[in-house]
This record gives sequence, structure tokens and C-alpha cells, in this order.
Amino acid sequence: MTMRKIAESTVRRLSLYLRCLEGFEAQGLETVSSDVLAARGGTTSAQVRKDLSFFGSFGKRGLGYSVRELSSALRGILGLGRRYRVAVIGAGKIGSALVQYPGFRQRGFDIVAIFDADTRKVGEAWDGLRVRHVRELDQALRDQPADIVAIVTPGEVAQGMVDRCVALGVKAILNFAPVQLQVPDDVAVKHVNLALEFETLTFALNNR
Amino acid sequence: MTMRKIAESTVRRLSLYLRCLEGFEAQGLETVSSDVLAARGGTTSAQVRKDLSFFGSFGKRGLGYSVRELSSALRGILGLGRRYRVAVIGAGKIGSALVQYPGFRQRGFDIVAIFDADTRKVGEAWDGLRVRHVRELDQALRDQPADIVAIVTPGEVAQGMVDRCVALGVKAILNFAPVQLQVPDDVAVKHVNLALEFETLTFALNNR
DNA sequence: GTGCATTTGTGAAAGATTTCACAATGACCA
DNA sequence: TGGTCATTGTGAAATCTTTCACAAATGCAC
Repeated sequence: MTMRKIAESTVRRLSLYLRCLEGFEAQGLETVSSDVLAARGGTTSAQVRKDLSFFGSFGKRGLGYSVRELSSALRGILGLGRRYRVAVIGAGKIGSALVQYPGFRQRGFDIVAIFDADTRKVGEAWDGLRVRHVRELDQALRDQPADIVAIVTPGEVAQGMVDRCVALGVKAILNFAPVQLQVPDDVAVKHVNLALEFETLTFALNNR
Repeated sequence: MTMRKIAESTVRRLSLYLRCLEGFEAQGLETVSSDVLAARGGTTSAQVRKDLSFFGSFGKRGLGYSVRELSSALRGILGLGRRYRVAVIGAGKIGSALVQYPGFRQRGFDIVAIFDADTRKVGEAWDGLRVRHVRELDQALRDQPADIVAIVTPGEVAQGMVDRCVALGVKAILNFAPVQLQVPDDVAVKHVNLALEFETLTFALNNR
């Protein structure tokens, strides 16, 4: 199942398809065609079939896909067959929203630790989780490794935190700080940058 | 300046370059080469030059780019020469984080209204802004049009809100709801979907 | 069981984006 | 002024992604 060189765009769509399938499942649908899935997911049926074809053959010709089976296959492909431990560095507004959002737990992501450099925040309990000082970061991650670290610090300190995490063996980072991070090849980084999203919108507003 | 068919990926990088340039400006740097800008932005010098070449010629051969001039040019290209009015629909955790994040105001985005369907939330003041009931949405947007609407509602009601906004002339939407939105061609939509980002990370963790 | 209506899976074609590579230009120095 | 060095701007090539189009399955009706 694990061939190399799957495009980022393909993986994003797989995740999207899974979300659509969960909707169909909730509606009680048993099967979907690539056409219907594409319509819901905002793409084309050929794209759906091509994306899936990188991983195998999941449909029945003439019939479409079993909603249940395809969901299950996608969860397998995306590695969602188990839960993931997430540590959050930075207890500001966005860190807070992350920690308190119940959707993550539902989707298999458990936030297991939150850190901040501000001693005034340390000790606050958020959603049952005590904010710890960043100086405890290394010890905490050694005792209880995290699968994914979310960086929600100011830009200036983000790289330093990432370096510490990488040294501790963290292989996946979700970065909300507005800086590009340097990491070794075997560490996955995803960036979420709201200013950037807003600016692609202002560009669109001014160019059509 | 306004040719058609600029790739989305190019626009995102332009926004990124601007962020890098602001950093260089803060460090007191007068000029940068495409090489230095690329290193900071996580891309290549050829990519930087190609991206810029769609809009004109901003550098001096042998010298590089004036940090000040290039910043200013990019702000022009991205349409950041003025302020933008943003309305937020949905006063949950993420809506709250959005409204209270001071960075948006600093970057030219003013949140001018926030709506929710939950009457218990209506009337709360967030950062000096009163939460209004969604039934006031149409009247409010007619009185005080917004340039950009951020959708922070549950998925089930997102499309309905978008339809109302589009009918009122909104041309740019930032969608945090985990559904694909249908809009006319002349409306720009950007999606922010954290579950999806997490899932591209779990895919990466399981496929290398 | 035959034929019809569907819909998948997939090579090949088209289209888009990134990288290459180099001529052109400007700054600086002697 | 002329030579050297650095760096841009840009066609052309390479690579990557999406779309096309159709043979191969499958179910269903009769």
C-alpha cells in the first residue's frame, strides 16, 4: 500500500473524500459513484478515480463504491486506524482554541500536553490539562512522546522549539507561526497561515 | 499589472515573500537577492524570480531587490494598499480566536461584525464588538457591506450562510467549516480545514 | 442467458508549474 | 574607461498534475 511519491494534493483530496463519505454515511447512503463523490468534494469524477487508483481498486464497475468500505480504506491509507498524541506549544488564543475544540478528540487526536513560556499562564488548567512551562518540554516529551507537535508560538521562537522537538524525535509538526521552518527531510511540516489566506483573498478581489 | 491566470501557488508565495521582507526590514536590511529571499521562504531563487516576473521587473541585476521597494510592490500586487472589512459568522471557539487576534487589525483587516444563531451568545461583547443574531445578517451587510466573510459555523448551515452572503454581493469568503462550498465563478473562496492538515500529517507519518 | 445501462480503472494527451541555464545588466574598482 | 563580479529576467526543458476517453466489469430486466 505504501508506494512513494503520492502528491500532496492527492492526500488532501483523500482526506476530503473521507469527510464527504462520513456525510453520506450519516445520510444512510450505501454506495456512491465517483461522480457523486466528486460533486460533493468539488472536483471531477476522473480525479476521484485517479486519486484512488494510486492505492488500489475500491469500487465495483457499474455500481460505484461502498460508502462503508471506501471510508474504511481511506482511513487505512491516511493512517487513521489509531489515535495520535498531540502536544501544543504556545498557550495563546489559537492554542487555546485548538485545545478546547472537541472535534479533534472525535477524529482521533488527543491533546496530551500544552506548554508556554509565560509563567503567568503556567498552571492554568485548560479543559482539564495543566499548562506547563516550556522548560519542561524536553523532559515531558521524553517521558510521554507525542506523535504530532503544534507550534502556536510567536514567529521568533518557533524555529528554536522545532529544533528541540526534532532532536527529541518528533516527526510531524503543524506550524501556525508565520515563519518557514527548517527541518530534516524525514520530518513532515504543515503550515497554517491565516494572514496568507486573507491575502490570497485580497489578491482575488483585486484581480478579476 | 492585472494579467489573468496567475497560479494560486504563485500568489501564496508572494504573500510569503512579503512576510519574509518584513522580517528583513525589521533587521534593517536594505537589499536582498532572490537567493536569500528563497532561503528564508523555503523555495528556490529561480522560483522567486519567476513569480515576480509575472508582475514586472523589480530588481537590479548584480544587486538584488530593494527590500523597501519590493515590499511595497508586493503590497500593491496583493491589494494591501487599503483596509478590508471582515464579517464573522459563528461565535464559537474559532470565531472567538479570530476576532480577538490582534494580528489581523495590524495587517489591514478590520472585523466589523460577528453573528451567531445561538441566542445565548447574542449580546456578548467580544473585544468591543457585540455578537448579533444571524437574522440581522442581511440588514447588517446591506447597511455596512463587508469585503470578506469568514464562515465559522457548523458544516450543516455553512452553505446557507454563504448563499445569503453571495446574494448580498460578498465576493470573498474564508471558510472554516468542513464542507465544500458552492459559489458563482466570480466569488473567491478559501478553505481552512484543520482536520485535513492533521490527516496529511498522519499520512506522512505512515508513508515514509 | 442476452442485451442494455452504468460506472470503474487506467493509459495517453493535455495542461500547468517548476527548474534550468544563460544572456543581459548594473555596480564597483583600479 | 574597461574589466570583473554578482545577480536578474526569461525562454526552453523537465517534471508534475489533471483531464480525456474508452475497454473492461457488473448488475438488472426480460
